[in-house]
Amino acid sequence: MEKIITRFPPSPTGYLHVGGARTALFNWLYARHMNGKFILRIEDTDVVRSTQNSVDAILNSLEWLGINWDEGPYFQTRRFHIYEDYIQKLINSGHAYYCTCLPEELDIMRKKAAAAGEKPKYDGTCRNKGLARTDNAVVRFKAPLSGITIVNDIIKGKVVFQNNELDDFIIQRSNGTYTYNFVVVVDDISMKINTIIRGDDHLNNTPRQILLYQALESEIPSFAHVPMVLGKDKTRLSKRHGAMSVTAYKDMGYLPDALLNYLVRLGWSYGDQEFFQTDELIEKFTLENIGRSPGIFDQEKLLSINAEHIKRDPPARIAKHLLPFLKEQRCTVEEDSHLESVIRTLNKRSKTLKEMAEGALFYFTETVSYDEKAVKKFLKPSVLKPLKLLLDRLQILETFNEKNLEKVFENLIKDTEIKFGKIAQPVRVALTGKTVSPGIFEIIEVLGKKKVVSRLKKAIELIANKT
RNA sequence: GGUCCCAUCGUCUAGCGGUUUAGGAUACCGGCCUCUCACGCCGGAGACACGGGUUCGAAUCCCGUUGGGACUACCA
Repeated sequence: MEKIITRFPPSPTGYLHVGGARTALFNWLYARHMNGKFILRIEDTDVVRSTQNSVDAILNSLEWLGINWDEGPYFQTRRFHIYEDYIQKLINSGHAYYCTCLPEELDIMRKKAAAAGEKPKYDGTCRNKGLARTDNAVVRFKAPLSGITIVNDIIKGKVVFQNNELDDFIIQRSNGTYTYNFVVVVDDISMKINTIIRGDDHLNNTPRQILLYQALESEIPSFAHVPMVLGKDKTRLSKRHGAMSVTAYKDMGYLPDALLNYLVRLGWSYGDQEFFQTDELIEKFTLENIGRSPGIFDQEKLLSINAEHIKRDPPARIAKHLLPFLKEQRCTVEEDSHLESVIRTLNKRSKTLKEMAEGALFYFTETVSYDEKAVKKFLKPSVLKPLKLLLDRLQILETFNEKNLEKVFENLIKDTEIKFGKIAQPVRVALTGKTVSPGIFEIIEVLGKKKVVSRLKKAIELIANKT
């Protein structure tokens, strides 16, 4: 069987957004699943809107997501010599011609057609003039006037277009650059792309591209037009819908695997399964299971799948992604700070890494910052005695593990006749400064004897000074 | 306007003519668990857009209506 070759061709006119990321993901997964090749190509023929910043942002986002490419990135602006060859081929074979109609004339032409209730197509003024190349001429593709063009789409099925709906579209601009429909075909031909997976907003472009393939006597690739991702208002995704760039989710504390997991399930399914690790996706991803209707981007569901990944992924992997967020909180994490143990106490109560970093803060700070209300409510004189007793007993305890700690508290409760609930909260406030934290035994164990003892002492002092 | 695509709980979806009182996930509501917050567990409410066919039988096939989306550039 022929080796599958897919590609992702972003235009560098902004950051990589989640919709684009999904398209990249589908192409990447399919190539990996089929043991094929995945190519990255930057479509920067719109020199006005393309920027280097965007290129960098897109590359960084893909890397962060773990979507790696086998070839590229190719840049279309560096391939103009190839396009020129193909233009000449089309002109020589009579499939393209020079046109000297001005933009203003075209504008009037279109408005007139619209007013008359007709299609705003190019009227073919220069189609048969046999014009030679001149400075401000554009090159147009000579499209057939009748007949049909069929797109055999893997997802949509057979889609039939009447050729008379199409017009002689421009393939080379008057400034010498080339237009999308042309370069995309030339690139896909020359890069031997045989499977094109893209948003179904391109379905209407496909007959034009197929016509180009035919004029160039090239084999037509397989097309799979995936339904688009829409915003909450069911319109095309844009900034209006809030955070849409991949980096935004990175910064909010999402795991790349979680974003991938969410994105793939938006339009693709594998029975009732919701949770996937990325290597599992590669194994299970096929084009047949892509749905036909558009999906709405749902932040709530993404958040919950992120929480699921934080819960289930190995702490070591979480640690790698958590570190930047801890630094952001300005806390110094030493090599021996048992980060993985810290994570184990927080992974069930964090939906994002940012949340986790905030929750982990107390483990690392030198001095506990007390929440005023918490102190007022729980560090009262009445707990002074049990707190002191606890301190004494912890100081002589050899190993801090859950079993030993449980015993210490059991005895403490027996001896002081105080309820567990009555002592747990004061201890929590003493150790973390807050009323909310992981379980008491967990934090004592992970904090370690030294920190626990000093924090208990400090709390005891605080209460003593108040009275 | 024209062309094309799409239509199952609020959202993501399973379903590919009978096994369905339409399943799961998420969000929401109630309960249990409990040292706080979470997690977890149990339960509840919630959908086949509408109308015609085809068929012994339709969420599933066909047609129409309605609704939504995309495209219609010397953007990609």
